[in-house]
Amino acid sequence: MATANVRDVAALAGVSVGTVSNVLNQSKPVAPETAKRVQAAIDKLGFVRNDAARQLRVGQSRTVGIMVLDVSNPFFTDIARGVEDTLTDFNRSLILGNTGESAARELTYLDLFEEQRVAGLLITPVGDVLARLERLRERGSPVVLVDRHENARSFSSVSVDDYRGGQIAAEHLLDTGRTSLAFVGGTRAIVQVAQRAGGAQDAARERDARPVRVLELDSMRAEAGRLGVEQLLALPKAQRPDAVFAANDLIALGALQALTHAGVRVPDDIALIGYDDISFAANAAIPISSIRQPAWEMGRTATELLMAEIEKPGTTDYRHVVFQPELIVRESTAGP
Amino acid sequence: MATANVRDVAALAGVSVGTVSNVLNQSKPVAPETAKRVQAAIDKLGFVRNDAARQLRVGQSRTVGIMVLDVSNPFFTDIARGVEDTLTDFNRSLILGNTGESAARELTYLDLFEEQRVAGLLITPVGDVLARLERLRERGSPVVLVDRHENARSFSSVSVDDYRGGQIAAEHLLDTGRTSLAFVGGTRAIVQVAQRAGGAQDAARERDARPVRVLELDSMRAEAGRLGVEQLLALPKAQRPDAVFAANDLIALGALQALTHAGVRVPDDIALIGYDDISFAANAAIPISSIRQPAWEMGRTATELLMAEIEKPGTTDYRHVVFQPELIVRESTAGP
DNA sequence: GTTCGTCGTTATAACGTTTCACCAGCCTGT
DNA sequence: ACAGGCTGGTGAAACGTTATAACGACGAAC
Repeated sequence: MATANVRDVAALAGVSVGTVSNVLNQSKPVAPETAKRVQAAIDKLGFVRNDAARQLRVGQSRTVGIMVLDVSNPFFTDIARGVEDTLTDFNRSLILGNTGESAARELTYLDLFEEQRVAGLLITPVGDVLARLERLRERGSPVVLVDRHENARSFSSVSVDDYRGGQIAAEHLLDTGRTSLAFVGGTRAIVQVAQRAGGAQDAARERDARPVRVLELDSMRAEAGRLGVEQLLALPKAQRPDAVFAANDLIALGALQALTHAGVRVPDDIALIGYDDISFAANAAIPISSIRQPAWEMGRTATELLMAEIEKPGTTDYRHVVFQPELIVRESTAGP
Repeated sequence: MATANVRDVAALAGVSVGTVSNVLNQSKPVAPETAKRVQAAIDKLGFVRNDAARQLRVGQSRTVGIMVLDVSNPFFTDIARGVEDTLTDFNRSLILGNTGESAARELTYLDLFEEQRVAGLLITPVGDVLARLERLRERGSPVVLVDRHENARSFSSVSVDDYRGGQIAAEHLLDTGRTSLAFVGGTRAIVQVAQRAGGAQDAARERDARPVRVLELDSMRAEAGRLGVEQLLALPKAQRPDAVFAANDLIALGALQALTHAGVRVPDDIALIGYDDISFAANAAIPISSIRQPAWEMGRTATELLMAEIEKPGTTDYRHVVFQPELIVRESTAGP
């Protein structure tokens, strides 16, 4: 049973295909009486528009692509949810690609998105793909960068002030009476990590506190937190910090585990703060303080920037929205 | 700058469009010499196939749809990763929809997928959509059910033996010396929950242990765990259980938090076991024992079943793969 | 020396929409 | 009465691909 097409609908309703299309897209006014007839025919035949044909004609898809670094990190899925929610407001849909931090996968997805002529693309680039993104834009798919703005003034972007986030975290720890801070995070090669660490270090310096000890690890996942804490606990007592600032919440969770395992009390012996404010931080055995990044709102704003470019192509007025991080205080940083 | 199409490529390479298509799809042999010329033209023009046109002609898309219940639950994203990984082996791509347990969203996505003529669909249905799925299949998009097999013998499916999972959990708790079990979970209306609870109850009965106290809550998230534990701790001491079996790991995490907050030691005073074995269970302050569901493998198998139907349409030989759950022992259920 | 196959290639017909230029009425104001 | 403007509708062209029937050239087989 070949599925019904507009022609069948038109025939049954006794109108032309053009009219059916007008009913479908409300592109031109159509008499309520005929509209009703057409609708009846559609229902009767179970007609469903063939999107490929539509797309071919129109030259562009109604779906937007998003490429995230790691779907198993709730921070990114929260962003994606913001995007998805916003997109449904615009009556468009989302196709999600997970790069898993792999430049190869990223290229594969770019190929796919280009073949699909996606209406637009949201991306946190991992490889060196700026040229590729320019091409995509030239061909009618605008691009907005998420959480990466360095050297990319030629694209709109949303990001968070990571330096400020680092400051806030360190200030909070110092405010609550801690004196010796450690930063546990992934490699400084990641801009975000470097910024957060830098903010914390400067804050400590400004308060004439002891310098922040920075532990660089090569992962942004829980094991990094475990490893980091083990290193800290191996230090001579005098050098042991009384507060740990984790580069993200996954690391903080790992840190909490290692501390608990070692019998170190949180927050009594050591305070702990994370970054991102994922739900698992709030739901940890000891609720973990965190620097909240407005993930959902970032997704929404990125989508709005993108839609603006989609609906008014050719603009070169690229906007860069920088969100401010927010301190969320929980039990893990209660005063000593 | 209109993007190049096959005609442009053909012109530049001095061949016909048919030949270009053959080069693109290797559908017919083409002389290596000409193939090289065509490839050169493609590269020079930066030609990228328009997938909409291809799809229109061929009648079917190269992408597969998946609808998951809750992207913020790692169990489902793990399944999705299994699907994605497998699909790239088949050189196809994935479009992911998040229903968030909402029947309305589910319908929206079904419309979308139908318009897109997706090659196939993986779904954990939330609403009553079996008829809709039949129609999708009739129109050329096979459907495989994930983690839902009840009353749906007319679709292939993958699922896990939840009853057995419940048994295993309860037996493990009893084996390690616990005598009074409580089950904390979402509503029994969810088949999985009812099965897991049933398995646990039967296991206790078989061992002549005290009957399992079942706490039904209306959520499958962390707050349910907190609430459940609060209810348990409010009981007179004699009735207080010495082991908690949570319907999933999110609930277990909430439970661990409530227990910690109340100063109840895990596992010394109360043992705790979850379900799904998400990474956050392993990374909790007290590593939480869990019943592992092979999420990635489920995704892979579901995809393979789907691909089989896609590549050989018209078969009515529906298969039902049932995975066995596996006990993962961690600190939270060490003997008292 | 004709016939038959095979290989590589070509031209052309779909696929199902949307858009666009046109048209038939019909009302309205002068 | 007639130009002009709405309103609701028509029909055909175009979007870029793949599939298919047909074809020329060249050997092999008889």
